[in-house]
Amino acid sequence: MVGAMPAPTPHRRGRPRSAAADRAILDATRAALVEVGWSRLTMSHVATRAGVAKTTLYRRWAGKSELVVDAVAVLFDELELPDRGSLRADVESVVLSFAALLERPETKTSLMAVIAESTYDDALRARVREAIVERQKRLVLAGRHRAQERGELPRDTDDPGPVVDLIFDVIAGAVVHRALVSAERIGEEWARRFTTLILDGLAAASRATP
Amino acid sequence: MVGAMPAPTPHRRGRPRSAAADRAILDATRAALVEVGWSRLTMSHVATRAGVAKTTLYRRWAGKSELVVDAVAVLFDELELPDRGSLRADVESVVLSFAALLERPETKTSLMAVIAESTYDDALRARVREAIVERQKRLVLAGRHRAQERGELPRDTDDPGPVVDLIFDVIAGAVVHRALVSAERIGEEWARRFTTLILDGLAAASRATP
Amino acid sequence: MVGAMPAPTPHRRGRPRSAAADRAILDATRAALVEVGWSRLTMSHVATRAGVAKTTLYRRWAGKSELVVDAVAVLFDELELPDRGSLRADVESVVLSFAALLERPETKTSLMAVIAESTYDDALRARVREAIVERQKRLVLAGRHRAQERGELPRDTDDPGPVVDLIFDVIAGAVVHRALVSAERIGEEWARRFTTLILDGLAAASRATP
Amino acid sequence: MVGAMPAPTPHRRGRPRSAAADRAILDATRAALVEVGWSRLTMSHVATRAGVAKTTLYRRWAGKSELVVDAVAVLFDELELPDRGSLRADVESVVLSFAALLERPETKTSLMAVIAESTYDDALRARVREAIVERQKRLVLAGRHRAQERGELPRDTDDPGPVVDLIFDVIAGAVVHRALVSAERIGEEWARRFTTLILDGLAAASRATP
DNA sequence: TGGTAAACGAGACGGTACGTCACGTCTTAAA
DNA sequence: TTTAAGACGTGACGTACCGTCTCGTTTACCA
Repeated sequence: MVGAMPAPTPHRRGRPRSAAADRAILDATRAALVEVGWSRLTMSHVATRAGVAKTTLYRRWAGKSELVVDAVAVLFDELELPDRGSLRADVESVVLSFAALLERPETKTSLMAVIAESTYDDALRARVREAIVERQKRLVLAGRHRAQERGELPRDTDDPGPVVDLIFDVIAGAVVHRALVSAERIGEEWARRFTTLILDGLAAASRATP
Repeated sequence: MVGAMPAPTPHRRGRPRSAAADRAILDATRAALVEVGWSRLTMSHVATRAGVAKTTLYRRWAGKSELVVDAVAVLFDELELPDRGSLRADVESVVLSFAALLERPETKTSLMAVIAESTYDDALRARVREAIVERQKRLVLAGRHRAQERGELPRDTDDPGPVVDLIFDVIAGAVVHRALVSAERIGEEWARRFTTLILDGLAAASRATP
Repeated sequence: MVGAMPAPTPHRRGRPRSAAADRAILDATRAALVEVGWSRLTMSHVATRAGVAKTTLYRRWAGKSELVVDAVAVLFDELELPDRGSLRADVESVVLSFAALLERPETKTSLMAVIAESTYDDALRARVREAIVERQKRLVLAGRHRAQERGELPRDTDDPGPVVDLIFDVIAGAVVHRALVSAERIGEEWARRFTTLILDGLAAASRATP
Repeated sequence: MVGAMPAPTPHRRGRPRSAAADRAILDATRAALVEVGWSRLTMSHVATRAGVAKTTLYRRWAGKSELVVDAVAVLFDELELPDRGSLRADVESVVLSFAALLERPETKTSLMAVIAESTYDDALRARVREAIVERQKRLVLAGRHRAQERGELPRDTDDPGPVVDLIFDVIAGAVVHRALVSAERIGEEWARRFTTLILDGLAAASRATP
């Protein structure tokens, strides 16, 4: 962290950009998502609500998708993996907190939307991956590392990348699908049964390659 | 059973709706999705391409989302579960054909979009569930039944509903997430490792509750 | 008049046109003009109100303008010139009854409209002249003839056509302009002053060319 | 009287409206009226022709009627009453120039149309009166004043308002009726006979009330 | 008296224009 | 140079009528 100042204020001349405006805009974006949802959200709406001119929005973000990605990314960063004492408890915990996040109106309405947009927009896909998707793999990595410390999982013998990616897609995919596609509540019962399924699968894999 | 004809041409008065128009519209919708993607797709565009008036579209569908749901639903109905001889082979097969479907431009660009819309539109959500989501559970049911016939899975002792739902969310979720969110190819290698994971999980569950 | 039967039922074969439908359509047109005015009047509206299909309208009239001309023409035919005993009284009477006709909502809203349409549509102009304008000259002719009988006006020495046309344009024009352009009520006071003006003008002309 | 400046650039904030756009729109409206007439004139057509967006039209005018009123009003303002030396010559002159105006395609096709619309639209009626009708009374007033200066007419003894209104309706009405309803040319012969009629009528009135 | 031909109601059809909305850019004056 | 304000060109929206067409049905006449 030493000396890692991200941008030493390049600021050449003229009036500097308002940091307060940035905050107001992102707050307004989340509030508007809650109220009207993704498809009825407009840039003008956000600007008015933030007390800011449309020009100010477009000076910072290329469009609605980019703005919303940034606005909801911070919510995903709030996900944590407190130590519950066992791998099973850790997984159940992260499943439930991820589900809770997806049930918030801001994320429910916008996550699928920006992913949909990103299928035809490479720059946006990169932004979504960097700001939202890729960062959540840290949770899988942390859980795995903690389980290895406890002896619940064997140490890595070869590259853990593929396994981490697989587990990530399975957990995130199942939770997203249940919450947004099947549109059913994710309760403790479901989390327990889901966790059992994948931990049993992982355990079998460990035995198979001792 | 006489007289149980499903729809004995209710057609009472006036000029009947053109079935050719229906077909032309759905074809044009899929073609337009391939060419311009969901977000640049417009009703006018579809109407022109189908050689049909805009009013004819709106007489049949309430909007772009509803139209696209119907247009892509038939693609999902083409998914099948041919008997590959074992549960493992059946699962790998359905994973790969589902992945292939999601990589088609028509579906890639629109599936997430209509699901996103459906989070704020109850009627649309119902339509998506009925036309797309719920119908694919038949694949899970068929695979399960066939495996039970082969003796690979125990006969149901209690209500199989929750298990089927879980397996469905896990398989569909993982494939969708890998294909559309992580945006990585789903090859035979991934399908094999994924299948191993969940079959091992299921096997362990079977042993636990004999 | 002998043998001048206009159309001895040409009717070759098939179902004859319904005379009741004609009446219902014209009644519905006038009623709709009263309620919604010319510009909001639609053919569908008239058809529905008359309990008739749109095809039945278009089989008889080419469009809204033609229909409305026929619908209001009969109102103009109701104008009469009862003998009030003097030319002055006759003129005042016709001015007031013409004004009353123009203040009815059916005519107020549609007369100017069909005339406006007719400026770019020769067939319509001919129809308007035949069905509405030209027929009202009979009032001028009748008043003039009666005044000559009474000795209030000299007998014609040369072609009365130009004078009749002039008087017709002056009377009809002034009343229409006051009623529809200036949009002011035409009361007895105005009728008296207007009548004085043109009768004095006519009287002077008579003296000048004895 | 200080500070009574009529409009001290109220312009407070934001980009000001383009005066060039206003001019282009009104010019395009008149040109389109000449080419396609009132009923085929569309807002899109005008916008395209003026090189302007439809929204820009609607930001300034509520609809086609309002736009056309403003577009043709300036043509009426071009009417003048040059001093021809006598009341008779002045009246003949204004009759002929008014007739010439009504024979221009822009006015012929649209004047009746906007008056027709105005019979069911109070705001439009007010606009027509203010922008077109009422302003032309200045011609009657000017002619009357000039005739009084010459001694051709007696000075006003009582309120001239009713007389001016009457003369205005008679002159404007007769010319409009001849030009647009009877649809006949207004030549010098007609103008002379018409002028004789009303001047004789006025002269008789003057003698009657010395 | 049974055929047949036109008129009928209903309503879907291909069009055209509507008036609105949101986009992303631009032009102002003020900070 | 950034800001708030708001006008601008663009283009899609969903609606309303237009006038035509295709149905199945009704009503007269004529053979």
